[in-house]
Amino acid sequence: MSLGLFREAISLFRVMGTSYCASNRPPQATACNGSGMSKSNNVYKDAYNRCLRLLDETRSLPSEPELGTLLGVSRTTVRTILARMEETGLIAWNKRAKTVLREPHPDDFFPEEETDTLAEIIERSFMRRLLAGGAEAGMQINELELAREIGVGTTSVREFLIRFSRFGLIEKRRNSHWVLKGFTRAFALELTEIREMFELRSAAAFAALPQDSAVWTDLDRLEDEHRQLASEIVTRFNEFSELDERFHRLIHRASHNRFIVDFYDVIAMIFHYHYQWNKAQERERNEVAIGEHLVYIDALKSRDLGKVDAACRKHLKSARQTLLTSIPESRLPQKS
Amino acid sequence: MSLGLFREAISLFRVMGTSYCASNRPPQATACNGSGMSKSNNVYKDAYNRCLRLLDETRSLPSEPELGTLLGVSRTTVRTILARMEETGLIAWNKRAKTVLREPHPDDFFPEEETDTLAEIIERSFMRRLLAGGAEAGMQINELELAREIGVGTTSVREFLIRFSRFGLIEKRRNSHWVLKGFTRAFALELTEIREMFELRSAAAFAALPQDSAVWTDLDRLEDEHRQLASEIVTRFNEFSELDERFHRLIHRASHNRFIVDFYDVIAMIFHYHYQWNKAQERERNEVAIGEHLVYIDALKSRDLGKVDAACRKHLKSARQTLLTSIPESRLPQKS
DNA sequence: ATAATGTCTTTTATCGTGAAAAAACAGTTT
DNA sequence: AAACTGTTTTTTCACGATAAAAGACATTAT
Repeated sequence: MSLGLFREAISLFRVMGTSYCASNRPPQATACNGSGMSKSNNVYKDAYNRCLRLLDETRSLPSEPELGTLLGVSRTTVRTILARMEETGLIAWNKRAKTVLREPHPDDFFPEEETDTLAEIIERSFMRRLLAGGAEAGMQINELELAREIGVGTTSVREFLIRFSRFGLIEKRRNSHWVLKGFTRAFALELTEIREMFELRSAAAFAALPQDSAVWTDLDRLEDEHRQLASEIVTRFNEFSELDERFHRLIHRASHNRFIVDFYDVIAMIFHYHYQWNKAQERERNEVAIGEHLVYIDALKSRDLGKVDAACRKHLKSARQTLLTSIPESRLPQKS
Repeated sequence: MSLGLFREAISLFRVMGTSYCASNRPPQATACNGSGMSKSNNVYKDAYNRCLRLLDETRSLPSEPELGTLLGVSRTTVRTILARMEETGLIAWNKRAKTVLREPHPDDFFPEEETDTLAEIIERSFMRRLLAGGAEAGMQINELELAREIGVGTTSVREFLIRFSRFGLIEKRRNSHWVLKGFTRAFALELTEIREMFELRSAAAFAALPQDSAVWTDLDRLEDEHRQLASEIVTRFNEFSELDERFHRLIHRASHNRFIVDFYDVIAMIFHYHYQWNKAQERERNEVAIGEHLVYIDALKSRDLGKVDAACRKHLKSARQTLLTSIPESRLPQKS
């Protein structure tokens, strides 16, 4: 058994004790240029793009504070956006008057990749490596190397790892490195155990909500969306993951417990990357899930706790199964 | 109703919309000197102090690596410690020979406050302010101000807040400040709801553990400690909080679920500060709790799931009650 | 041959700094 | 007066730099 297969191991994770540096790769700056850049203006760029889409609909833009709340940014950023729109001849701007001069052209938009948060960039890089295989449990994570590889500062990587640690996939050794705990079967089982506990309780709370609660109309709307999607499943099957998250979050919110609601972040994150990773029988899986959701919704509307419990259990069981089958217990060293 | 009472509000938290800066206080550097200090050597100082205590027991110190594992630090730090011990005439150091020359004197020790982690310093400062009253839900938390007040860099404060956010007491507004959610009755209820769910499950798992599992001897040891403490409760009642944590952690560990085990950090943190804050009837409360623990332990040893469930429920209910009574629902503006 | 010590390199923890973005303040317009 | 625009101040975000601490390598002693 040669050591060749270990050489393929990605450089960021390091086998306990021994260290492998895949340093034949040049130090590439993926996200940022090499200069002493302090902070990217992605907030502005993203808001600018979204503002462009607004331009199609109206002949003139609203007031600055209104635009701010609409785009979710401060007035300072709004003014930067307006300034540029004036510059590029998209609008005429004089105090309150912001009249649209022309329709936005595709290359008025900032490129998609420049609108991402640093945190998103780091998360994607990190998860790609985590799921790309070769990331065995017990490996060390090196902040400095990770930062260099992604092309960002160490502080951002540190903060990311701290935030990420609540997902239970990594752990910090005091005054030392982080340790990868691995995306293992054990992890999936522990995750789903909590999920089932929390969702059963939330679903029961949901069913007990008074008839005039706003959740029932939300539920009706979601039911419609499910039926819509079911009828067009052949072409739109990949839209399920987003609907799935909205549905389960609605249920969890009925618990009125911040720990339960927050825990859905862990689930959502795992399933998000799981959906990206495991495309096998995606359509069939989603079709089944939609069916289960509809039964589940029906049970909720009946307000019959027994039916709710059964429908919830059934769906969660198959969700767990889906997750489990996509995780090989131990990534055996594949012969090449 | 004058605004006087608001002026007493601590400067770090800011009422939504309006801002109050208690800036008559000089910018005090509590933790660090003002100079461009990068990193304190608290790891070394703490390990040095612990090493001093070792000196009492032996005539000569073990090898460097051994000392390292014993103190939980690297050999680099061990050598720094030895170097100083030689300098101050505590030991004679020549290669492997590290003979103790004299007993450590009280002022050989570094002052306690210099051995704390930055994270601990920040947490204490933050919690003191949080519990000191005047910290209403909805207030803003200012990283910069917090950092200046404690006398540390903003990075450390940011990292602390990120770590702290998992306790559910604060929340981040994107691209903006943190918001205090408050140590309210609602918080306590949500926390205890999860705690009860997790502990009931863990306790059941515990009782189902095979007879030869190591936990049973751990449990016996804890039972002894409980009886010891019960018999000397008049003088040692304040030692209960530490025992309480060890006991509950042992039970939670039986769940073999990282999310359950990790959640105990939230509980431990809250109870830690709660114990410091609410000293009313401390002895009586602890006495009752010890009694409940003993019943609980007995139930576990009986391996009778019904008894375990009942004992666990009973204890958790009174723990919740204790926590709740120490939280006034709404801190009404007190007339002065 | 194993396990220690002595030396050198790498990584982590923390700070100050500067640009982006938010927020506060001041002056205008309806 | 209320809501907007113009201007200034603060705060957040992210970086590079530096001391502490960890870790790796080379050498020496049992």
